[in-house]
Amino acid sequence: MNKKLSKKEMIIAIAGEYFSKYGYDATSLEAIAKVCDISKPAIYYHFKDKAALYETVLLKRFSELSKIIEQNTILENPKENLTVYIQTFGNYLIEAPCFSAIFAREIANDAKSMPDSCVIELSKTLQSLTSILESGKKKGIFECENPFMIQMMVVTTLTSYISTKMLRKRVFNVLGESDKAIDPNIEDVIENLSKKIIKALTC
Amino acid sequence: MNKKLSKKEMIIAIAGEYFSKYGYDATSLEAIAKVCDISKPAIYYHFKDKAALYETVLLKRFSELSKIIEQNTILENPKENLTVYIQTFGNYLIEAPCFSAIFAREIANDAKSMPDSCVIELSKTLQSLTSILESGKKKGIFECENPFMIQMMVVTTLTSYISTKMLRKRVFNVLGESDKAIDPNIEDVIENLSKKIIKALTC
DNA sequence: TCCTACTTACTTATCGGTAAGTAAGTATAT
DNA sequence: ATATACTTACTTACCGATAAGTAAGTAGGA
Repeated sequence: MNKKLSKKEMIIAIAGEYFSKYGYDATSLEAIAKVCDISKPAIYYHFKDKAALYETVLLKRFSELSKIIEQNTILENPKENLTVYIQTFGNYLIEAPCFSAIFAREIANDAKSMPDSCVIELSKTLQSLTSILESGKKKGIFECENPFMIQMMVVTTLTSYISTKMLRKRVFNVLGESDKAIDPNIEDVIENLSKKIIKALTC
Repeated sequence: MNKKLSKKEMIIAIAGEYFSKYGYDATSLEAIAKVCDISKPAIYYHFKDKAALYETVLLKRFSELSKIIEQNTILENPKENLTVYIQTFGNYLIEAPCFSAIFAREIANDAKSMPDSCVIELSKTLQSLTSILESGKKKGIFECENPFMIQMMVVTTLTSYISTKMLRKRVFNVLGESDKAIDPNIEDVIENLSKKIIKALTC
């Protein structure tokens, strides 16, 4: 682990946290600068504008994600491959919870702030999923499907679950249930989800 | 259909469109006022502040939703009842697309802008779902489940699908596919989703 | 006349972004 | 070895725009 990030790397890291916590609009560059212990215009030295900083933060994650998904979904067995797809996606979201929240926001916002570069990377992951589903269909294992919908089921279920810790607490409070007893950790949710998706898709 | 809404009702309707399109932060009361052909302070005559307007918009929908779900999920057969739950939820989101987008944003935002009154109504819908699942479990039809996760699967898949028309277009563009051919309408997505959920949950 | 439903004109606060300047380091010519 | 020219990585001070919200005044109906 690097004990010393460059200022630029630090801006990217802190910006990720802010965009994740508050969303694009409600994130103030002044606030990011303050945490980085620099002035706001110093951000403009490294990045053209707010949108460019956002793109840098986001593209880094989307590129990593599409790359590891492509590298991992290489199994012959479609069911196993689909499990790997969901697990890989899920584990990446756990490792990068900031990304998960930003991703969830972007989907809710019809990706209006998402630059084309990121849409291209996202499309690659959908392409990987589509290949898996088609391979399974050819082998008579999976039913004919709309890959985008399956992608949505996987991605939004996971990002939402990761992002809604407080909401779950509030809901369980209203229902008078102990949240500890009923609230599983996210690793379990991923495993549960992948089993359900496989079951739902199998002929 | 009422051909004449009161000014207050008109503010609520237009505010719903703006909150849905731009989110809470990026919605300007000035813009809402302009469309309603009144001045901005006229909004303050009817509502304490922006948050109160938002709560009014949101609570109206959440109350309606929890009410019709409670009214409709009264079947004996757990499978049929779960289908009704998903269909009712989905149809309401179709009828109120503004609400769907706001809902999606709130989930992505961990419901940080959602007032307690709305969380209570949301909890009622979760309670309905929990009853259905438990009834199915007792009858040996459904497997043991985490209702919140199932709720998330249903709600986020639908709200996201409804909200991401442009994103789908961009993704299909990147992949070089004709979006018309592959993009089903939302009614079909609801039916498809409910079948899949049933299949995934059945023992 | 007085309440309802506003309008006009304003304040305060915050944002993204820019202009201009500067300390510290580096490459190069002499 | 050192003076010169230049770059890197910032800072201070500020601008224009826009937002939420408010104080005070007013038209019109009961």
